[in-house]
Amino acid sequence: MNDNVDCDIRQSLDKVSSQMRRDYSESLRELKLYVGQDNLLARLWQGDGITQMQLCEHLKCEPPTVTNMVKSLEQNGFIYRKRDEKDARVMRIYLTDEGRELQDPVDFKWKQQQEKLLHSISPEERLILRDLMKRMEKNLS
Amino acid sequence: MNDNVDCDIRQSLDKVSSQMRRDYSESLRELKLYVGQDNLLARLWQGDGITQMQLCEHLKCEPPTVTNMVKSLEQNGFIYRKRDEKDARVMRIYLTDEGRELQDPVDFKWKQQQEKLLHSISPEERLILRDLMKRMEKNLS
DNA sequence: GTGTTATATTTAGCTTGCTAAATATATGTC
DNA sequence: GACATATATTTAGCAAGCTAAATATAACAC
Repeated sequence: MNDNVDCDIRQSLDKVSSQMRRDYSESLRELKLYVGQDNLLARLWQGDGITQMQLCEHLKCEPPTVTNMVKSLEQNGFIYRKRDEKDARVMRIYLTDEGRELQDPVDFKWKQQQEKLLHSISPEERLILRDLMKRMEKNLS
Repeated sequence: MNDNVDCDIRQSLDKVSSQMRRDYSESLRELKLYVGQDNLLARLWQGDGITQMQLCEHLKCEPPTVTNMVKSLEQNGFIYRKRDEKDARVMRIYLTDEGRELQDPVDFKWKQQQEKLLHSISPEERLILRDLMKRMEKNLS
C-alpha cells in the first residue's frame, strides 16, 4: 500500500474543494449570495413551504446555521417565513418572486463551475469518477 | 453529455468534503485543534521559522486568516512568534515543544480519516482516482 | 532627504459552519 | 391536571474563511 497515493488523493480533494468553494463564492457574489445559501435555495426551488428542520436534514447542517442563513436570505428579500398553523414551534420557509428568479442564474453559475472542474475529463472517465466518489461518500456515512 | 453524471460528481464532491471536514474537526478536538490549524502546523513540522506570508502562500489563504490562526495557536502554546531581525515588518513562526509533540497524533488521525475514505477502493482504483483528482485540481488553477 | 509606492501584518467586520444553552411548544405518563 | 420528556427554533459564542481598510516598515525615484 503506497501511502503517497493516498495522501495525494486526500490533499487533492482538499485543494479542489477549497478552490471550488473560493471560486464559486466569488461567482455568487454578484447575485448577492454566499456559498451555502445556494443549496438552501435549491432545496426550496424543488418545493418551498418546508420547515427549518427539514432544511437541516437536507443540508446536513445544524439548526442555528439554518436559522442564520434563513434570516439573512429573508433580509435580502429572497424568502419569507410563516409560523405553521398547527404547531407553533414550527416555521415554514417560502420563496419570494425574487428568490424564484434566482434559479436560472444560480444554475448557470453552477454549471460553469462544473464544466471548469471536469474539463477534458472524458465521459467514460466521468462515469468512473462518479462511481468512486459515490463509494467514498458511502464510506463516510 | 449526461448532465446527471456531472451533477452527481459535483454533489458527491461537496458531500464528501463537508463530511470529512466535520469528522476530522470532531477528531481533532481532543488535540485542542481546529481544522485548518493542522495544515498550518504540518507546514511548520517540515521547517519552522517561516514568515506569515509564506504560510499564506503555502496554505492558499489570506493574511488575516493566518494572523488569527497563528494567534490562537500561540495562545494554546503550540507556537511562538518572533519579529525578523532584518525586516521589522516580518514575523517568523516557530514551534514549541508542545507543538512538535502534536505531529504523531495529528498524523495518526489524518491516516485514520484517509483509510475510512478509501476503504475498499483497490490500489489500482486509487491510482486512477489520484490521476483524476490531480487533473481536476489543475483545471481549477 | 523627501515623497511615492510596495510590502507584511493587523484590525474590523462579514459569512457559513459548529457547540452549548435557552426559550417556547407539544407529547406522554401518571 | 401536573409533571417529565421531547421537539423546533433561537441566542450566544467560538472557529476558519473572506474583503476592506489601517498601520508600520521598506524600497525606490528624484
